[in-house]
Amino acid sequence: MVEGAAGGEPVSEELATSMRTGLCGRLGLDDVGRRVRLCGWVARRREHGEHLAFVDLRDYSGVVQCVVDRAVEVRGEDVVAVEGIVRRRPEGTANPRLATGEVEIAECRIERLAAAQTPPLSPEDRVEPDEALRMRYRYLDLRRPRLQRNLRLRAQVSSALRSAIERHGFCEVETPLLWAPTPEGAREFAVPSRLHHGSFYVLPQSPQLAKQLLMVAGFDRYYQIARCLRDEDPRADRQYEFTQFDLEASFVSQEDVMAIVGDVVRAAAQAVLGEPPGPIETMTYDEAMSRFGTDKPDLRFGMELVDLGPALTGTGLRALAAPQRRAITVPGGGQTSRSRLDGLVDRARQLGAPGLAWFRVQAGETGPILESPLAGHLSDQERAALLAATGAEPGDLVLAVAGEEWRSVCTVLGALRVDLGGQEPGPRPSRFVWVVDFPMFKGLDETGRPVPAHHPFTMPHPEDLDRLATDPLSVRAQAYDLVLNGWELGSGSVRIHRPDVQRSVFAALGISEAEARGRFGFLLDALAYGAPPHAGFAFGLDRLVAIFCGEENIREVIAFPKTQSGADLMTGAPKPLSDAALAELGLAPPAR
RNA sequence: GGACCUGUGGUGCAGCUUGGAGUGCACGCCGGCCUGUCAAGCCGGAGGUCGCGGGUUCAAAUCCCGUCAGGUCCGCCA
Repeated sequence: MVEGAAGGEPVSEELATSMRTGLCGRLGLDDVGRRVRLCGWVARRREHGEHLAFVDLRDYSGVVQCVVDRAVEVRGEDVVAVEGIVRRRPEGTANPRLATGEVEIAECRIERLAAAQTPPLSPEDRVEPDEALRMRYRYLDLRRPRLQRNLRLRAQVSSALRSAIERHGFCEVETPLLWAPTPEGAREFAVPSRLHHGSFYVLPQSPQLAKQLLMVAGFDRYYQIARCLRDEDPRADRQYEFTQFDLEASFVSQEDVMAIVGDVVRAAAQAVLGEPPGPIETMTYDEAMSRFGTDKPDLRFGMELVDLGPALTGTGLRALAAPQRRAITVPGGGQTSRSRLDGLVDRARQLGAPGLAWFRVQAGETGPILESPLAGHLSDQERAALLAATGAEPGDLVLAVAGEEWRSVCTVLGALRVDLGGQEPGPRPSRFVWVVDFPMFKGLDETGRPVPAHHPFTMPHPEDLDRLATDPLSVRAQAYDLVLNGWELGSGSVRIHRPDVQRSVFAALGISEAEARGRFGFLLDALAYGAPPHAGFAFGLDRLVAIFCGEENIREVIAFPKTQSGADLMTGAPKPLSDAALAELGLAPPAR
């Protein structure tokens, strides 16, 4: 018996049913002499002369070899039932690379339960099929060990998370998928109403407001493994629909939530990786930006940003004369080719930088030499100061960016750091980090209104509350992100639980009383009936599992993902609706 | 909305720079041989709209333009 994936009651290891006595991959010497009946797919067939053939039978647990007569007509991916005797393989024919390699099934009677066409991609292939083909035949792709492993590991993570969060007294509550439009932030998927032509539900970008209402309702601690939907262009780490592990608690501080989330995430890591990661460190948003050029720092490698301001004060080099100038050092990058450097300059421009200065550091007779078209515009003192500030050694590459704005200069270098970093060999253990003290607002829009960095229900830092109207950009939010290896796993915040504070935040955002009522009236009403102080968090399950699986794309941990253009290559979605179906929804047929 | 990469028998690739007969490799498939293989082996065979459309040229998988699909990224993702 083994522990069930749910960590609860043990389940039978054999999964015996009326059709089979057990699983292929579990057979061993202990079973020798048993008469077994097995079901599965034909993984491979090897023929040897007039009568002998071997058929490898596969189910999810593994493969076992069956000895059959050549006349048996089964081929790859047929579904068969095999009845026979488990026997030890003849001397010298055991296969140590196979878990069941000591035994084989003899005296086989094979029944074909379903014939298979030759598949366009096979789990037995040794090459990685084209992505489009994989998605079109996803049910075949899912037969492959990689995706079997990923999805089963995902189930283990979910299960471990549920167990851990329930130990903290959290109660699972489901919230609606058909929600009301609350325009703000991510674009929403709309669902037309059949009974109310011209009106729409939207699919929730997150259960944010619903879970706050559950706090008002007195549930105290809520969680949900919630599907979220955002109509924004997919990426390697984003799909239209994705899964959040979502939680909210009453009468808690930011630190309480961080402790709980840290505990459940570590429990999940323990469950699938065998050992919990080290303690999760904490860093402020300002520190993350200035050291790593991002609010989601990858701490698995160095290459931190350094400030070149003092080193180059009053420089005559125009490319680095702007108020903000920072640099990273790429260890061993001194041999980077000119074309590769041109590519980095293009990348910096694409990221919004006016340019990128590079310096290949070479060993000279009297010390390191900076090799760069720009080096001649620096004085001896400036060259020495640049080397001292970056700590660059001969053989390294220094990349520097200058600009008006601290944040954008850092962001460009942060992206280059990730592009170039972490290529040193050797193991790189995962590094969780909390990023705290986010600014309440990202900046100002064209009309001078502050742009919220989080959703508008985030509680400002109490010390900064009185600057909301006068100096909004200096206001910190009680918001916190959890970051793993450079991926933003999730974010959370202390919520506003008082209507007067909520009104002043809306006012700072330039949202009028009437507009706020129109969009969030139900929330304002609820806050008026006694809302407990509450705070919460949500993190992307797809991303967490992808990292645990060593995958770089969340499609690899989603059973039926969509392409970057939002298509489902298997079902053909999205598809047109008939004119009749459109009419029933009160929608006009598209112009043809 | 934009940038870049990819598209060649069922599958994965090479061929494209420098135009010259659908040429090649591996897997799979079909047939034959083979009684201990396990990525079986050996022999033979079938299988092609070089994504699609247009252009240049005596001649296009190859060069040019457009377009479609997949991917990576920018914008976007409160």
